[in-house]
Amino acid sequence: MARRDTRELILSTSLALFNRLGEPNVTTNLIADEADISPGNLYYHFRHKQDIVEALFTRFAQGLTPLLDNGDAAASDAESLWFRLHMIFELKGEFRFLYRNLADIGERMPKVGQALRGLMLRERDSITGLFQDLREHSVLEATAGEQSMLRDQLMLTLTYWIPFADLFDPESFEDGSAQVQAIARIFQLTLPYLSDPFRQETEQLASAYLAAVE
Amino acid sequence: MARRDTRELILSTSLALFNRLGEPNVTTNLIADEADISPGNLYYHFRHKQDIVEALFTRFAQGLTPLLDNGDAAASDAESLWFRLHMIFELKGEFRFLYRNLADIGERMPKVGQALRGLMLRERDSITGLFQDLREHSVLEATAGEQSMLRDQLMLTLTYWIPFADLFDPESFEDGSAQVQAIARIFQLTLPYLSDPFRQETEQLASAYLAAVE
DNA sequence: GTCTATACACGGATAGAC
DNA sequence: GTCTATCCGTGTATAGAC
Repeated sequence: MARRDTRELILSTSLALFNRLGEPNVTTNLIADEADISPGNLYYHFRHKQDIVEALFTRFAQGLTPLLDNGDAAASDAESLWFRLHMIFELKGEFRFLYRNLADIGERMPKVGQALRGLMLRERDSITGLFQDLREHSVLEATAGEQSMLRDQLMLTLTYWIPFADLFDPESFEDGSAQVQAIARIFQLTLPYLSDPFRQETEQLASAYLAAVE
Repeated sequence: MARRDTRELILSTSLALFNRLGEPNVTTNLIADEADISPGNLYYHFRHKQDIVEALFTRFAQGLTPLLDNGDAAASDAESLWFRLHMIFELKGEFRFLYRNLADIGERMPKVGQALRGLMLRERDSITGLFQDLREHSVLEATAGEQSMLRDQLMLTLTYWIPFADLFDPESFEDGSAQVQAIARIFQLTLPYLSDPFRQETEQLASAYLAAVE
């Protein structure tokens, strides 16, 4: 098998196992076994187990970063915001092992930990910027206190909705219902602070999607 | 040293280390070392490392269970609700290692995992009951959809606020500021759905406590 | 590039003296 | 009850043949 193919095979096998069993519970032997290659071969492609995690993390980060860009007028369109959130949660579902063991992965691999915290801070900034944009368009009406509460709750949902859903219903990621619920929750959360033409559009969007998965 | 004393010493040492480093990163040798006893002695008191975790979990569960009881008219008093939430978060902060590795601890020790999920479901029920109570007292005005959104957000906060805060500011548990912030967020979250005499009481309570820690 | 065999380290756990 | 010494299993990682 060509070099890139095996490397790719190792990565995809690892990702699947990490997501299913949790990264700390997946041994290099298991990965090799599942990928139908020898442990030695695995270590030919990745000198350390951590290298596999880092490679996967890099992909995740590269996928997420552009999604954190608020763009220009994207803010004032509920549908496109929904779409962007959908991409974000899709990606996070795909790499959910990272969120299952945030603290421990971050501690064992300082590089990844720092990058992860960096990503989270950028998410935070993105939310702050979005709020400001929405306020300038008179779409959002919230005091500073309300905004920081909303921001925190959004961060909590963006970070932990996936492990939370995983805890009770690991299946819900395959059909995407966990992701949709997360987004609907986020939209519902902001409803009381939206002004009225936009508010109704958002409300309908949220209940339509929610109805589809329940 | 008397039997109970050493046992107690092991438990308190373990708890401190688990909270600081994460349970998976704490070896029995480290516990023994930190407690100034021999590994053999540790294993005289606890035949398995898991027994230590289970003993600690039992304490946590016994502390939490009574706090999930809504009582009678406790609902309609913001101050006493605040107090109860404070007890809950205090306890959760004390045993925060459990929440840092929810999934993995639950998987490695099925008993604990099941009990933990059971506790979470009881929390959920408690919230549902509280909402109903508040609605009957005309304090809460929320549709079914809004209630389930609020319930989910509350659960998310109750479960993950602590590991979230731990990620960025591990110090914030000693002075209790992380806990206070969590409660303030919960109160702020429900504000738009409270009717007016109660609403203002809640708002003032939240901003007063928030001001104290920021 | 891939394999088999194995070294090495570490953590959980036990044996047996005191 | 407590100690020291040690076993054993497991997981990461390497050596060297093909």
